[in-house]
Amino acid sequence: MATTRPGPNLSRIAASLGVSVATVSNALSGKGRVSAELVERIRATAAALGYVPSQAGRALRTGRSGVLGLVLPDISNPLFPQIAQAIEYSASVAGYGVLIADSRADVGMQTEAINRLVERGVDGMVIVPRRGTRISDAGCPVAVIDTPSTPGNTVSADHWQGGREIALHLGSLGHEKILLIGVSPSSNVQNDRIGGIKSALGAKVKTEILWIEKIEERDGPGCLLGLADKVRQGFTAFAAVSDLHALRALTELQKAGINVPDTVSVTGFDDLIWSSVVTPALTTMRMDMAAIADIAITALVDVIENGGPIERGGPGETFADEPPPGSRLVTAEKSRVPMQLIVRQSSGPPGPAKTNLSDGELST
Amino acid sequence: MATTRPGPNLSRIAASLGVSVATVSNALSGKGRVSAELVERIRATAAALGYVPSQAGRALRTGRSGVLGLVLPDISNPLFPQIAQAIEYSASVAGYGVLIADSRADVGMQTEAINRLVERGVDGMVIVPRRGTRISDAGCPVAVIDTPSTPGNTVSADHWQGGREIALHLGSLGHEKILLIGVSPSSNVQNDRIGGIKSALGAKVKTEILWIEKIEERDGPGCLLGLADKVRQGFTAFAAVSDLHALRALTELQKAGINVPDTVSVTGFDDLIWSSVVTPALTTMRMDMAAIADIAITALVDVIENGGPIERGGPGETFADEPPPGSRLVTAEKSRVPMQLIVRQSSGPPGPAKTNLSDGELST
DNA sequence: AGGCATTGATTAAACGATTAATCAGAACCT
DNA sequence: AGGTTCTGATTAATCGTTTAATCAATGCCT
Repeated sequence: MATTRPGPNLSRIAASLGVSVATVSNALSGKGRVSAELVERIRATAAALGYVPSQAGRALRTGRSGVLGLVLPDISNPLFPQIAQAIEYSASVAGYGVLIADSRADVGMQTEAINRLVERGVDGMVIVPRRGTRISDAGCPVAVIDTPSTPGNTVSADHWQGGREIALHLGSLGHEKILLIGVSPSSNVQNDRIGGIKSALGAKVKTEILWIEKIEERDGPGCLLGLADKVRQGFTAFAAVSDLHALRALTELQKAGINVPDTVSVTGFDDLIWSSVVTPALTTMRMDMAAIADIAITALVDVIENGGPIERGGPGETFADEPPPGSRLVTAEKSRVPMQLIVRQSSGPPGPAKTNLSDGELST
Repeated sequence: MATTRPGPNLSRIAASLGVSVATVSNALSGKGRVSAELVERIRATAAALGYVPSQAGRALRTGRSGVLGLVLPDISNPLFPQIAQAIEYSASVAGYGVLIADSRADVGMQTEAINRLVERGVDGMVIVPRRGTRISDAGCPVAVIDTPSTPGNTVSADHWQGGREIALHLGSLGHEKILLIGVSPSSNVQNDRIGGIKSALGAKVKTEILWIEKIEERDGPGCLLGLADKVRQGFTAFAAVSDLHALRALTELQKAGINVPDTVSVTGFDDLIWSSVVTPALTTMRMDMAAIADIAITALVDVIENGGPIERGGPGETFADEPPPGSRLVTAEKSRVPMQLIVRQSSGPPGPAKTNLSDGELST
């Protein structure tokens, strides 16, 4: 049973060159004092032997694993691919790996998932909290991606501003009765988006909020939202807080024979995968996940490697009880990243017919 | 600079009880010979001190990191949440963590992503290959989730059977002219699904394949697929190889004023997140990702921990050059997992009107 | 009673990398 | 020439865990 890794280690390189392990280590890390010529020879043989440093050995000695955790309590969230991709990329640029943890939308398992990560020795973690939950002590530095209005948030998209932009867009098109579609008022993200929308609409614009959660409680999951009725009531625009619900609205309206965007407009949020391929393509707000991930990872890594932006007093400062990097909520300078309006085909000026949509509604 | 982890280690427990580290290790792992009473005391103090074993120390000694890699070359794939969730769950049940790697749909970066995982010391990896790529030597045990018809596949959904079931469903509804919608013939998964569909249709049923890739080459990404024309040509059903394309077809048809399912039917694959909430809800084939993940992880872990199902000769067998666990393509006993038909509202008997769909097409 | 197996613990050696401390030799200065 | 500094390398300790080898003590058998 050969449990040892096959690859060569530092001592093999050292032996093959007749030098000490320490010298090899220094040469490869560029830290100690090694002659340029020897560095070159060591580099060469390391490459020739196919040397891969053992993370285990390094981690044991340095106390750092080089791995970050990514906690997504609601992994079925269709945003996940975007988030995971961006976080993984930023982390790998910073030299870190990403361990995923899922709590299957169960609030109780969130703590368990976090513990699993801690037991695996992550140096820090990025948490996208399930709506309404607060992050308890994790035992390592933590970056939170939620909303700017949530206390403890590290960085996130500026959902409020995103809401404003959508509202401005719909307002400028001339909509005066807009239905806002959300799932649950317990979500900070949704509240911010809706708040932003409301704040940017002129006084004469009427809005109403439809909470999907409430309707599904009555009619079951996947039920109709009764949007045709809303059209009869004079609503000309449907602004959903996510492309998933925008899609739901779009198809429900289409099925009812209501033309989008000729008669009513539909907008979403997040520019999810399908938004650009449905007909009509969805007008939506896109988050700059790459920037968000970059800020989160940078701040997190800074805390891990430098202790973070703690009060840097003048020289002579006492480091008496500098808190160990256990459980610090990381903060970033720039905590809100603007969202970008993507105008596609699902939004346009309000249609003429507001009542009687029985026939001739379609324009091909 | 306190680089040491804060938590207590084995020696702290040992010291606090006046026993040796080895005894503590044995007690906690249940391997050596320790009296039941002492085991209990050690367990208790370990818990009291909040002991968390150091993965680094363990990994260094045992040569195993307890971490698996998950490579998804096309991370933007909307299936990702399902896959990641299932793999993470099975892995964590088996006592492993999951490190993600993304190659951003770039074929060249697939190797790089794999290397990153190997450098991080994963014990094995699960790869969902980008369509058409073969997995080169990875330097550790590898489980591949692709299609049963791909050489080297470890386990996957039975896409062919899935195709057959969809075909049987549409056939039994009475459809006789079906348009098959795929992206690219270079995908094994898509080919299997389409092959399955064709194989189960009666001789009198006509089919035609529409490759989205080809159309988009001409008209640009997100363009219309010209499905209204197809309806005029007499097609009454549209079977897409993924819910993403089914959705694209559905909305395009609806926008054109064609009623689904009254006039034509639309079916998809994979039961993606939106399938149950659009109107009409999509009829689709669901993969049993939990079972697939479980089989893949079980096989992978078996190879890692036991050397896998290699030829177990009688006793006296020489283990002269037993191959180290470097780069073994894992195989599983059960390599194809049946897909399940989910009948919703997007499929029904073919509508009466096959020509002239100018007016009165809608039935609310 | 003496020899032997069993139990319950300890000792000590790894695993692979990092790094502070040390050291030999060369160069430099007065 | 003698002392100091600098360079380029080595020595050795350390991180925390696992595990083979060892050992003392006890119980059992003939």
